[in-house]
Amino acid sequence: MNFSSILAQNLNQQLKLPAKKNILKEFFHAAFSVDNVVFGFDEEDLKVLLIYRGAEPFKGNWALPGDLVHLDEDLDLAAKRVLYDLTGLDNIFMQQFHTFGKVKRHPFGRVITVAYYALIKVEDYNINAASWAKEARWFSVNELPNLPFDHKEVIEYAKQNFMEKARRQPIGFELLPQSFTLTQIQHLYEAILESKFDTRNFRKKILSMNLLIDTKKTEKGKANRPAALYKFDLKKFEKLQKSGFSFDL
Amino acid sequence: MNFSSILAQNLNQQLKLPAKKNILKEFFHAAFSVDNVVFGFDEEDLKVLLIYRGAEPFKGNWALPGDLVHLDEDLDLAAKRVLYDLTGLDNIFMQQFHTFGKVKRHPFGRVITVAYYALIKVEDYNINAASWAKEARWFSVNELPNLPFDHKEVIEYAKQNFMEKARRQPIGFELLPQSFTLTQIQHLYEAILESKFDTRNFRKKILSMNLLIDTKKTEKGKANRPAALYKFDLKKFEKLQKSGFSFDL
DNA sequence: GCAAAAGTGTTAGTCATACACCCATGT
DNA sequence: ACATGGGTGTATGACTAACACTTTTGC
Repeated sequence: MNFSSILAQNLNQQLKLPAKKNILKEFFHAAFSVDNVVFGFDEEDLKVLLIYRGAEPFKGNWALPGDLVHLDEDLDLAAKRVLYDLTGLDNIFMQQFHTFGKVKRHPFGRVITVAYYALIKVEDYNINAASWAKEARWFSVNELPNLPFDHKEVIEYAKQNFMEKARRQPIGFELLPQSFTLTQIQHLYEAILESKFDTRNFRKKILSMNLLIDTKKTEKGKANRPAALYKFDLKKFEKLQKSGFSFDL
Repeated sequence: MNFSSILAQNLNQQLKLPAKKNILKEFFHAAFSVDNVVFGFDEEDLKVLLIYRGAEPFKGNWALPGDLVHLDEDLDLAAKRVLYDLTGLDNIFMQQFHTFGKVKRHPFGRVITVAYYALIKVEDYNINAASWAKEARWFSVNELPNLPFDHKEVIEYAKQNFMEKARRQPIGFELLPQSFTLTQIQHLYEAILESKFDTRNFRKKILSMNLLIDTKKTEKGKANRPAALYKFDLKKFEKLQKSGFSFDL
């Protein structure tokens, strides 16, 4: 006996009204999916991870890594599971940000999709397309291919949401390698917030958070003065977060 | 022929894979609902509107006004429709804030719920419980009855979300009557943000937004100095919002 | 005239902004 | 030696936070 028939039985046991059949017929024929917007950064541009679809609908299109959610699967876990199935990315924290629910957004029937985003350090993970994803690749957020469903809107929404968070919390560090230069952070924030900052003021502000640890190491191999490498003090940040904490760029 | 069978037929036409039956069986047996957290304010306390359920499940309990969404109904419109059906509140702007999707949150089967909140001026609307809602009443957010489903969590989440927005945008004015005193705003913000403000500094800040219009009228009938009445300059606020705008309490 | 809430200014400290040059390295 | 990006300090104005008394009304 599968899960949906257990559910139906459950419903029959509980509902002693004549309405019971109607409720089953009228409402319990929808599905829902999760879609994941994974952001990365590569010194230049903010990137989004897309997969090449090897299954209907929209087979042969680049799209967000997303899929239908099983009936016996918690929503938040489904987001992680789907991302892992399609890209091999494991144990990524996914932040839910919006649910898209237009009637005709999915050609197979009524499917609403719950959208999540994540930030990853590109160098830390190997991406391996699997399951029905034929390929997975980073695309610059500003140079996206045509996307199926409402995925363009989803990415736009994710970007907006991420910008707002990043402006108030030093959240962008999750996109940088373990150790990084101040110039890298500045470029990252300039990419996220789509603006330019004064170098001196930016450095003062970033350092005044007291959340960066000087690794005492320097970058090598460049034809210029080597930059100091810092790392992010995650533990301190988590402590501060609990006690309420603010930060504005 | 009803909507779900049209969908199923549609699916059969498009999917020429042997997987088609599995997809229908495996996934298209969920439902989804909307739940609305309507905030109000009454000089003292932040309030939430609850209905008394006259239908299963959880018949005889106070709960958020929420219901299942029809298969042929846009999500955002469903939120408005459900609120109207249950409480008579018409044409209220509902802001989506989170989707709750634990497997066992609904006793009838797999139902995820998309939660919305709204802010209303209590004096401007008549609330009339209708449909399967037997009654509708304001409850102080800090004195809620026991709630079914995950509605306690939903309200907590809404409150948090609303607090964050209110801290950065003069959004709370939507809870006050058309004209109001500075003291009322202060009490409102103190209720929302659960803190106390210095009267002089608060007034300076609120007035420095230049979004209040002095009506040149005063409160009457109180045994103390009458307070000046202001109204909110919505048009100016909307203009400012477009050009990016910030405000912090 | 008294109770009750409305209303009002100043000061000190902190923070944001604007701005231009020298430094360390590789080639 | 030169090209390249890294790194630094100061002055000005704006904003924040702390604080106590007078005003106006109803009774």
